[in-house]
Amino acid sequence: MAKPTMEDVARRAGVSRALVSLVMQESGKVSSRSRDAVLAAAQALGYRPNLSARHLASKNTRTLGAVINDLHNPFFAGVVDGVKAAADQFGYRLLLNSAFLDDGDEQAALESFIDFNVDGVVLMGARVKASVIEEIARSIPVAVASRPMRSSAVDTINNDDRLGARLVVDHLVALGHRHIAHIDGGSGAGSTQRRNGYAATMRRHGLEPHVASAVFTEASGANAAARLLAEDRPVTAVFAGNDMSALGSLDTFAAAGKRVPEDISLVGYDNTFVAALRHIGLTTVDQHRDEIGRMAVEMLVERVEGGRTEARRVVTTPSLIVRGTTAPPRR
Amino acid sequence: MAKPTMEDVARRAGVSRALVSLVMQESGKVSSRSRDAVLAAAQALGYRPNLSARHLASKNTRTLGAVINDLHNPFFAGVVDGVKAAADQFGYRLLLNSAFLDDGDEQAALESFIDFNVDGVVLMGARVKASVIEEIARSIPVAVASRPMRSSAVDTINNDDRLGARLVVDHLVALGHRHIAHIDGGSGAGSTQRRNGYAATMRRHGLEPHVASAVFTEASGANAAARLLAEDRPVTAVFAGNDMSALGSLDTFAAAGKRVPEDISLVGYDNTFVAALRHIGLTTVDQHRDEIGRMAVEMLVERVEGGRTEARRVVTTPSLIVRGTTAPPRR
DNA sequence: AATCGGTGTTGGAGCGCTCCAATCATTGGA
DNA sequence: TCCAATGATTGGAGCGCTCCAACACCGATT
Repeated sequence: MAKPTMEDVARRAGVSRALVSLVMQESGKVSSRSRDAVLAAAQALGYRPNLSARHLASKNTRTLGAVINDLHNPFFAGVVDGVKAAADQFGYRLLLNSAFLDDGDEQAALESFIDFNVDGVVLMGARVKASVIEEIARSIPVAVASRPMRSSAVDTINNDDRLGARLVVDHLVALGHRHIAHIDGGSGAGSTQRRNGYAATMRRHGLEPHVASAVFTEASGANAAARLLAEDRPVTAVFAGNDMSALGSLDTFAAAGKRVPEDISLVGYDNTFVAALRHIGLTTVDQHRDEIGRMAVEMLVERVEGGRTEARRVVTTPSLIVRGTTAPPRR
Repeated sequence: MAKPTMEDVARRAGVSRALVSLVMQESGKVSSRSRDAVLAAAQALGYRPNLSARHLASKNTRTLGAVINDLHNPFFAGVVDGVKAAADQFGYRLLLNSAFLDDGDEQAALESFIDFNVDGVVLMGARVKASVIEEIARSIPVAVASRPMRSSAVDTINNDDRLGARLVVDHLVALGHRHIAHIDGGSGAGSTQRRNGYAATMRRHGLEPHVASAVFTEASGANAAARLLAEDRPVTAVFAGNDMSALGSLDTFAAAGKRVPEDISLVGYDNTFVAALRHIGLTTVDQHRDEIGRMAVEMLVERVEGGRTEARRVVTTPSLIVRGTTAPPRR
């Protein structure tokens, strides 16, 4: 039994194919008599419109693509929740994809969405080069979440990462720390802003920045923490660029016999569910992930339906969540 | 600047549209001269084939859909890694989707994939009703991972959850526990098997099963643990149906002043990265998530390309990972 | 009775591609 | 030298849908 087409439905309902099309689009200008007949026929045949055909024939697809930078980072799941909710609300279908091993995946995912003719894409924490994103944005609306960009072609929605970093450093300094190291996120989303915010605030306090590089994963965080411990330079507190690398650091410290926060204070970023676990109790920075996802979609819809063309740049305010991994340094 | 079509490329390269099509499909029967000309023209115009058109015209799409049951559960990220790797290897494009608030989302995601004409879908930990899956399987190959099914129309790849549960109970009994409660996963994937395996093993040891229900999330696990504590019935060990609910329980126990494992032992299931954190050190059951994802895709490809029609049922063997949350009961 | 707007409905063109049968070009063997 | 065989290329039909201009029908208006 081959899949029924619109033609089959039309024949069974005794109407034209064009009418069936109107019914499927929920057009108002169809008599309720024929609409019922069409729906009954469709139901009886198990008819479902073929999206490829629909997308080919019409200009827009009412579909949005979303690219997740790292499926393993629980932070993004929260952003996706917001994206999904907003997409539902505006009546858009949602397609997801993720970057996996390398950055090429991210670009491939992006291009794949274009080839599918989606109406817009939201990028979450993209690592891919800005030029690639701008190129894509030339042919389709793009909203970039959690990755600051200075492009006039792309909408962005970001947490104020500089401020977040400042809150962290101020908190640690207030506790009495002077030897505060930072584990950054390499080319990861927001990494630069957090690192800059960290460095600027350190200098404002008359302290020397001390950075170990990583890539926002647990493993790289563990690694960077080990390097910090191996150095001569004293460290009484570590500000990890995100929760995942903070968790990696936590493991390294424990393995090295360093107690947190007695021997060393630790702060993360993102306030993922793991940070909130009582056994972890990680001091961290909260961003409104749900809100970020939601706004990204709103901006896309503004472009698609409202025809906006100038870029919007939204910044949300982070807040410090103090838990048990920070304390005054031992004297 | 409208998007260039195949026609445009053909004209510029001085060949027919059909030839361009052949080049795009990487057909062998094209002279290298014309292939170069076509590729150069495509490059110059920035041509990208329109997938909607391609999918409409051809029978298969070389695209697989994957539905993730819970984006917040890190277990699935691991399964997706395997799915992605296998899809790449076999030359299939991958589209993701997730269930969000309710089960309706899951079904919607599934139907959406069908409407996109994907060649097959893999379901990861689906909660949706079996009848829905079977209905879908009538029109398209479906592989169900981490959710046992007795259907002859669907391929399944599962961890032996009964065995996993047995390993857990045997371990706890060997430690000396007799009051072992189970927090189940409701209608979640594998929940029934784990619960049954738990109950059967308990009885084999002459012990009475003791089940509190939850739904495989942190919050519901916390809740179930609280109910267990509130009951009169003694509990010296808890086997949570997955790591997420184990983490929730861990929090509840800590909040109630119960030390783990001194006052109460705790075991999870899935061996997510959180369980492995030194500060958590959760005893849990490992499944080969990567392998599960990979096999699911392999089974799909067997159907799509090999024309297999009878169902395959693969079972992987779980192993117990003993960490710090289990110890002999206090006497 | 003739005309006018609606409202519903319809055929047909066309979206960008694939696939098939037919055609053209080239080569090797008798 | 001619013919068959092989290889490269092409036009055309058609995938299932949307969208538009045209049309049929009806009660309301003059």
